[in-house]
Amino acid sequence: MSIDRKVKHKLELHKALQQKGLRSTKQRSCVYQTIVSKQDHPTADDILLRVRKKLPSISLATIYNCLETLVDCGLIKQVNFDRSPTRFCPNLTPHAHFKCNQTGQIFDITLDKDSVKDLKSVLPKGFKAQNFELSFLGSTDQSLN
Amino acid sequence: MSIDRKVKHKLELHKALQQKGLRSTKQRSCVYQTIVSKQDHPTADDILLRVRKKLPSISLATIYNCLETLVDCGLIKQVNFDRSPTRFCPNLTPHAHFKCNQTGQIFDITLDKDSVKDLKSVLPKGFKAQNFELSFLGSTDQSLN
DNA sequence: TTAAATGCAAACTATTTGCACGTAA
DNA sequence: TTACGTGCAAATAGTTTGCATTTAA
Repeated sequence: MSIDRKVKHKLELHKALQQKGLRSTKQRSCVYQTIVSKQDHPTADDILLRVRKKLPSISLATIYNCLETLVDCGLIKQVNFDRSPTRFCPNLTPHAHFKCNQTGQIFDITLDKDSVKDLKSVLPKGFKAQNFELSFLGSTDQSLN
Repeated sequence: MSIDRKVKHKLELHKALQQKGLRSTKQRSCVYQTIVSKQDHPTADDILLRVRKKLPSISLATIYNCLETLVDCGLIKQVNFDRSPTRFCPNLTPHAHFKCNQTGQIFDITLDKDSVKDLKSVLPKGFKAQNFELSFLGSTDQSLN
């Protein structure tokens, strides 16, 4: 990732934390950088391994704390497939997820405004959705992997 | 529930088990009856409590075993919201779920064929979905509760 | 300076597993 | 009769919590 994207993320994080009255720590910063720098969908354990390359003594509890903070700040989102470990996602635009049952890989599926409207239109009168999650399980062409 | 619906479910279960070479047991039967007789979305613990009224000595492990069997037989489905306890659902038609963040209640949202087609149409070329899950979190009108 | 964050270990929750006993076929 | 299913207890996986220590502001 380019230096200026890194700086941009650092500023974004700092601003978001400040707005909530929370402190900037190297742990929070590193966890956030780790997630935005690779647009896959790592678990807490994945993130622990990656962050330890820079901060060897960070603990799993801190990873969980940082992740919770980042979610609360609206900087990342959680993704769940059944009860498998929670995954984390820096993509804040409306999107669905597709899990390939051959490789386990998770893909973001971009949703345009019309698709989102279509989705919400399945709700009968009386239901007001604040949030939705759409996920697919299936197989993908070789070329995508 | 009417007697003949009960008998119908009993036969359905027996047939499904037989097709897989599995045995009919009172535990499996009671777990299945419990789920189909009340169209809410109970957790394994909920089911344990309900089933124990008829079979006081059934164990939680057996509840889990029975549930797994019923899912494998395609008689019920699992529903997950984030990492909260898995819920079980006898509705086999294509539908979405809506969780009310005030009451915790879960509603089935029926999907017609066009909606399902719309849903799958968000997938780019190269993705073949075998399964999808659509869930909403939000609030509902008083009248629905 | 001091309240908030970290790191460690222990606790917790949902679920799974191993094994002796019971039971459907 | 016998392989499959059950019930119990112990194990496991992911996550959370309590608390002494460290650190950002």
